[in-house]
Amino acid sequence: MTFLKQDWLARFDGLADLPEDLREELVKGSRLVHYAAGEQIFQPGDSGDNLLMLVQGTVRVQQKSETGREVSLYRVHAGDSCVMTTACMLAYEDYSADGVAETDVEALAISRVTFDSLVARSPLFRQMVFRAFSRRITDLLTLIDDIVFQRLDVRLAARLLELAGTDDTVHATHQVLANELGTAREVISRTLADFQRRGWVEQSRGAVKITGRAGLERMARSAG
Amino acid sequence: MTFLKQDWLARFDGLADLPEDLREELVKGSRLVHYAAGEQIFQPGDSGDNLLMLVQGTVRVQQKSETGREVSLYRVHAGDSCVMTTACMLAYEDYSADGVAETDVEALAISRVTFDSLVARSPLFRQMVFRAFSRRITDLLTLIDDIVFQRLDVRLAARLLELAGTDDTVHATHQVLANELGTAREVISRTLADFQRRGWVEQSRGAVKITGRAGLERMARSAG
DNA sequence: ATTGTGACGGTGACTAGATCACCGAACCAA
DNA sequence: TTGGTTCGGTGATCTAGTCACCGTCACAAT
Repeated sequence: MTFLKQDWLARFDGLADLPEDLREELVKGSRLVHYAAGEQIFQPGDSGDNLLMLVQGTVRVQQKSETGREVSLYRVHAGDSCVMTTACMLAYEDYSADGVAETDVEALAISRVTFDSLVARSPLFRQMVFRAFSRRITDLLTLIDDIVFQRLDVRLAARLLELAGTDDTVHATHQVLANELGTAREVISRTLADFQRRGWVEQSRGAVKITGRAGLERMARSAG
Repeated sequence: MTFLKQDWLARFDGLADLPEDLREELVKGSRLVHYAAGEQIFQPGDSGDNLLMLVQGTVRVQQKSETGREVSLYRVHAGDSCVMTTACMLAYEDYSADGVAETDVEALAISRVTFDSLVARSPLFRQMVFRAFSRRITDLLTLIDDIVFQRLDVRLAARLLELAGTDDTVHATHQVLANELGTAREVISRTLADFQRRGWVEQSRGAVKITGRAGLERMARSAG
């Protein structure tokens, strides 16, 4: 078991070179947690006294309004750490975002004491933590930039290209896409209808197939 | 000089109790910097190899688009530290925001080495740093929430109340208010005209006087 | 096979907000 | 006083979000 955890540690680029004693401390002071796809990982009001480091899967962090609308803030991928919970873990401020496992998730949950001790003792660990904070902040800045300054058709085009799997298809309902971008379902329906008219996508229930990647890419690039 | 810096340190609540040796290190590893009101403090592309801790004044951090529109992201006040620059200082990622001195500003600029050493050695300093990160992230989350889910009249009402001085007056042009909220000047003009019709404000060139605080407060509270 | 149910998507009408173009009034300096 | 500049107001038009409603599709129960 300990052996396995050690193994996973190597997946975090910043931490591969962690000295033996610290590595051991990390392994001892953390436990492996699992979440099923769709499971809520943290939510407004949680105290969050663990730092989560994702070993496997992806977590979607989103914000909800009272009126039922949502925006996707960013995703945490394997190898990233989920500093949103850390932020609160260290400053006791409430956050209003919540995190959902998008796929099955395995993560290393590091206790508060261990976290603090590692930050104090390891430059490598410090660097990883600050890097994680920085990435989140820049993600949020990019999001704000998009929301405020970017047209919706441009944002949707970009998101479709991002979300498309190897089969060139996005498996998501209009509602889900609306929640991705923080808009309303109707707006997505109309914009997709427009894309379809232009021959860029074909629609079926719960899926959007990209048939004109070039057009979408041009639209997505017309940023500014 | 050293004596003065020591003095200012006390203004940062987290750091008042810093042990003598660390306090000395901080003082030695930092220098006092001044900015005049309106001066640019950091901008996209800056390498940012200092952590700024504000002794006096306020800094407005904003985001600009290519099309000339702006949004105000948050303000850094005396006693706060400006982690946006730190984020980049530690992770070398580019940020797209820029900071402007809103008033005359005095700040303690802490060098990268000193910063790292203090984070390693002082739990108090660590706490302060993480608290600062956390505050910025929650600020950004609140902003996103506002932009996506909140009506503009509600946001404007709230902002007017925030910005009003002791004379119940906001000294700002419509353009400046538009940049605060990330919208267009015309929209502010029309909304203020509406507020005026309701008897909540009186307008003059470059200033908005609050004459019906109760009404504005009701509007600002109708959040959700 | 049929029917009921809920999720999904389409549509028209309307409101809010952003953009464009333009104008007049207020302010300031020459 | 004049001329330039900043500030604010307004109508027209476009984009986006909201509301109400309806048809269709998938799926399970009968």
